[in-house]
Amino acid sequence: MEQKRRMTRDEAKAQTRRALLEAAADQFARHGFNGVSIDAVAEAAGYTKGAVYAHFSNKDDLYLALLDEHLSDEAPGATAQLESGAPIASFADELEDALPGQIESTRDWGSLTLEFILHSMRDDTVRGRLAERFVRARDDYAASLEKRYAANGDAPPLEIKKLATALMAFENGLSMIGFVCPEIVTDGVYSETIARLLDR
Amino acid sequence: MEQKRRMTRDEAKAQTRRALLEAAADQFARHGFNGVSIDAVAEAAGYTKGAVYAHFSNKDDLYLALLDEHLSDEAPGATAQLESGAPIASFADELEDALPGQIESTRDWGSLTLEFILHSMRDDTVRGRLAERFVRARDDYAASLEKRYAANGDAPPLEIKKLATALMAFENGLSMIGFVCPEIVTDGVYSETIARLLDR
DNA sequence: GTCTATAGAACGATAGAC
DNA sequence: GTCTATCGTTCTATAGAC
Repeated sequence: MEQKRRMTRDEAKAQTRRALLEAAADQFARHGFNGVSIDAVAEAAGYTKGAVYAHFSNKDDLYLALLDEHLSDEAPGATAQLESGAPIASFADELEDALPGQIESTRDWGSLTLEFILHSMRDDTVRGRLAERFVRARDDYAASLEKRYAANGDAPPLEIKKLATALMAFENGLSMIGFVCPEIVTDGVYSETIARLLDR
Repeated sequence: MEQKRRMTRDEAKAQTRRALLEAAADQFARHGFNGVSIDAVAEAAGYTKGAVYAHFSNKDDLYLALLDEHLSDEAPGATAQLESGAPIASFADELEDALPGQIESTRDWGSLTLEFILHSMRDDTVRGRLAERFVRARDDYAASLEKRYAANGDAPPLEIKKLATALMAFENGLSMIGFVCPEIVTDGVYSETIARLLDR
């Protein structure tokens, strides 16, 4: 039988990073950004504070790493939908059609997002780093939209980056409203608005 | 000279309430909802806790009273704009054209709003009370829109309440994005999107 | 004299320091 | 793990309007 090889340093490092990210995702979802200490994340992952600070420069950095993963996990899905010609979802994924379980998970992520936005508004350094992600998300979104319009052979109704910004605003705003007051987010608000914004 | 008359009970009561609300608005804007104690509000108004609890049943109630004022101060403006046929603004007032000072004040209100939404998500009683305000704001918005379409003699492109919800979502989402990342909220995003949503 | 707005003490919960 | 500080809320006493 193949000898169980020791992990290389890089493998071990990557595995630790992964464990820390997963623990952080879980802890943040459970208790929010402010409700979690670095110690709690480290302990949940089976490490200590030292491990966290070896991989991330601070708590903000840890959250931003999660956001980066979230954005890149999600972009392919949105792009696929776009290329199929269906309405797009972004970080407020499929509000309408989501199953309760999915709603709960986007709810956790959504409230974490809100909390971090609030946090960023009180610290310019963090706000700048978050703003970079917003710009990138907007540009990715715009690129996907552009592909779709090109494929369909028609022109976007607004300048493509404005359209992407508007969609992000609407989606985020609608999910925020939905958290507080689901009863006004009735069937079709999402899809009909998106359709109206996107279709020629 | 007219003898300085003692205030009647009702006058004094109304004045106290007003002073408390103004102090609360100021303190909340400065330090956020969680950053302010009832004592601090009372002291800033020149009273003590007892006065606060004589007028408001608790801290949430104090914030909700401010929100109610904010919503009713703003509704007439939005309605007037609607009736003039111009694009509408709501609590994300005139993102495009606002002077820096105005931006700063909506920024304070925006972060307070975000904080209270987050707060409400952890307490169903509060969330319900906030949800009532959302429904009322949506309904007021819908009524204004309906008036405008009736006056112009044309039909809304979506069911009127869906349209109102979509506009609220977009406006709030855009102001949120603008707080973090003003550079992607370029000139015209607001007005062109609103126009596209509203116009036949 | 009665009623009530307000002051201020008291209480229970929670978070942070050490 | 204990101690302390702080905060939201409740309770009671009182001064002044009616």
